[in-house]
Amino acid sequence: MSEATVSRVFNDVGPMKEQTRLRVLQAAKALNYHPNAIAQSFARRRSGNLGVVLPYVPKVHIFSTYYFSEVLSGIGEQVKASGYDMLLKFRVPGEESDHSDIFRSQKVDACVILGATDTPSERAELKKLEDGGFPFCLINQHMSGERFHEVDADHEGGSYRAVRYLLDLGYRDIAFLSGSPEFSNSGDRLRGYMQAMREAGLLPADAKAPGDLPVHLYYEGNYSRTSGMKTASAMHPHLNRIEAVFASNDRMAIGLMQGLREYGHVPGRDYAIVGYDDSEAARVTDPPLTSVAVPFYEMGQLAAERVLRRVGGGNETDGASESFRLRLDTKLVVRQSCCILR
Amino acid sequence: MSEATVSRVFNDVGPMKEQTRLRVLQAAKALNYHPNAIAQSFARRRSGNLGVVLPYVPKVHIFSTYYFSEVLSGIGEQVKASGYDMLLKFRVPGEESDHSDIFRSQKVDACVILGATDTPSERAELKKLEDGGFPFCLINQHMSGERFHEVDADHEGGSYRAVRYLLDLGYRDIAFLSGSPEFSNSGDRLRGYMQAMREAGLLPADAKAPGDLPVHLYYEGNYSRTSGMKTASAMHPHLNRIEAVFASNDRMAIGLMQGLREYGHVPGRDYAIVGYDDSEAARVTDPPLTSVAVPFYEMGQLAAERVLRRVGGGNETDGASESFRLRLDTKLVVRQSCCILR
DNA sequence: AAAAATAATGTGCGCGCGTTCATTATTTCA
DNA sequence: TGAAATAATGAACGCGCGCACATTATTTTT
Repeated sequence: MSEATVSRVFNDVGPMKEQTRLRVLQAAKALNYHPNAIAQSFARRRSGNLGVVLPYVPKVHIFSTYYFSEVLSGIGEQVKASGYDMLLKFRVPGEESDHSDIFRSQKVDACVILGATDTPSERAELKKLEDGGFPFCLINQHMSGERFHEVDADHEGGSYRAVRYLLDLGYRDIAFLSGSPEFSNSGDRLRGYMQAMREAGLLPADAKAPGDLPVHLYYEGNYSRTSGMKTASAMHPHLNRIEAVFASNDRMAIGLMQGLREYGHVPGRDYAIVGYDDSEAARVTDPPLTSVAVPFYEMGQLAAERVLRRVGGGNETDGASESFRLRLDTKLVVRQSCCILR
Repeated sequence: MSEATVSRVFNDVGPMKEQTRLRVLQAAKALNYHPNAIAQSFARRRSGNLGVVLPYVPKVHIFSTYYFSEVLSGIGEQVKASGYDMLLKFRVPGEESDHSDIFRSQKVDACVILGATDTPSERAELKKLEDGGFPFCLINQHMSGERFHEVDADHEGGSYRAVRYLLDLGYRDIAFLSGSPEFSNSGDRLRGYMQAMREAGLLPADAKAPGDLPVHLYYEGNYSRTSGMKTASAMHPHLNRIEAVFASNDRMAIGLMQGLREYGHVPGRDYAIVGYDDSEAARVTDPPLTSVAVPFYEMGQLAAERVLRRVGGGNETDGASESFRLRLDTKLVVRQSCCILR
């Protein structure tokens, strides 16, 4: 019984006498032998880990945001199914080049990048990764002009439908609360909003930048509840000219509702509001928040699946034919935050 | 320039001519050399990973629960600070013995176990881990009789104070909605509840098991919102004899409120309710939910810190003197779900 | 200036596995 | 029954690093 035989038994390769197989297994149990995963990784030159790069989010506990937690759940599910482990990499504020490291150090075979931002340095980083042939996938972020693997959702369409919904309800003065502009999907939402407003004749046909909007209709937060709450004071003086608000996520919508309530403005009575994400919180606010549902969980699954598929074969012809960008549908979930009776 | 010198430069060990150091660094850059983390792990026989064992939770996306997401955030923070990486291990329904594997396979140097349950097989597993000298720490679960490292919170005290708060408000008929009994902290909450009720003379002095409670005061869910909602129908017939409810977590409290609302019972008007966890959701319900705050984030940090400290030296005398169980304080956060005016 | 002490670098081995190739046992076919 | 084909196993090497020890440069001391 040589060590090669043992290796073959545990990896189930090559022809093998059943009797030998059993003898090895039995001896392994008797000796309490367990293959050393590190040595395996070393010999195979493959770690068996999927890396997940998490952005640095100041103040907030990152797992506690609906978006990240759902995406991670989806990734986790897929990783489990593929027999991989999931290695979390927390980005630290200063460093830029940290994702290259986890690849070069071979600690992961592939990786999913969350919360990437469209800055020149990050684009450059990602390009280096691509040139190095490292399989990675962005979630919820599009880098225009690149052919990075990306899984995102149709935020433009989702926003368009949300605003159309408000318009169809008869509202005209609809304000938009944007999130941080460094994420491509913030721009998507803005575009959806503006298209709907243009189509309704509420904006000039050539309006496309935030600057083209009347100031009382455009607000900017950073996706945190606090930023939504702060927006209340900026919005307050204009409230007589605002009938409805479309907020770029539920957290900001909730913060805004809380903030405006302090000025005596009650959502669903004094103004209509639509959120985005369809998080759990949207179900329990007062009134329950109409919101745009995004299949974050599925996005995580898909991203993990697609990126892990590229690990094994790494077949180049296959990779080239495969579409590099997936965009999932969003859906408006109507609740009671918009039903002002007039 | 031998390879040993390179190793010394990258590990910053031994005396070293500054000039050589720079030459090595420069050459490394020129050759685009990066140390291979797997080979390092292999040679050092240390992975640099902290394992986190996640329970299998059917149906629910695990990261989306406040408890897990906060604990994970805390662990993540500490792991980052210690220069470790975080390896997530999802438990699969069938297998029992999976945590031993991640240790034996050497993929992690230490590990934090979430959602452990007090079953004979799991106790046995954990004992094996301890015998093997693997550093691990349980969070929010106490195994009585063992000296496992544990970080939990004073759920008994928290529950006691919550119920006392209701009693002080004048409520007498206070129902208890328990979570899954296989977690020690479910029992903790029950004990806190019963002690408060006994002290108020509302239960016999020898009442200690759920069976000793009047049936209309005891309900059992599984910490999910759905289970809270289902409880509503069981509670409904007894509502005339229930003034207040203490629920074992916010999710169940919220589900219960939603369920009871369908019977026309409005929380904060027709009955008082206190939740547990002080999750984000408690802030946005109608009415905002009074709840018991638990420092989950800090618990995660502490567990990671304590367990990683044991990796390096592994000093046995040190380990023996060190307390094996930490219990953090909880705090009642009063909101508006209990202010029935009479 | 030689000896001793110390600093700086090089040599060689082993960590535990997968893998290739050589070797031996077993079957098939003429 | 012997040769050829095939199945089953063993022997040896290398993955890339850390580390113990040997060796060589540089100081310090006498």
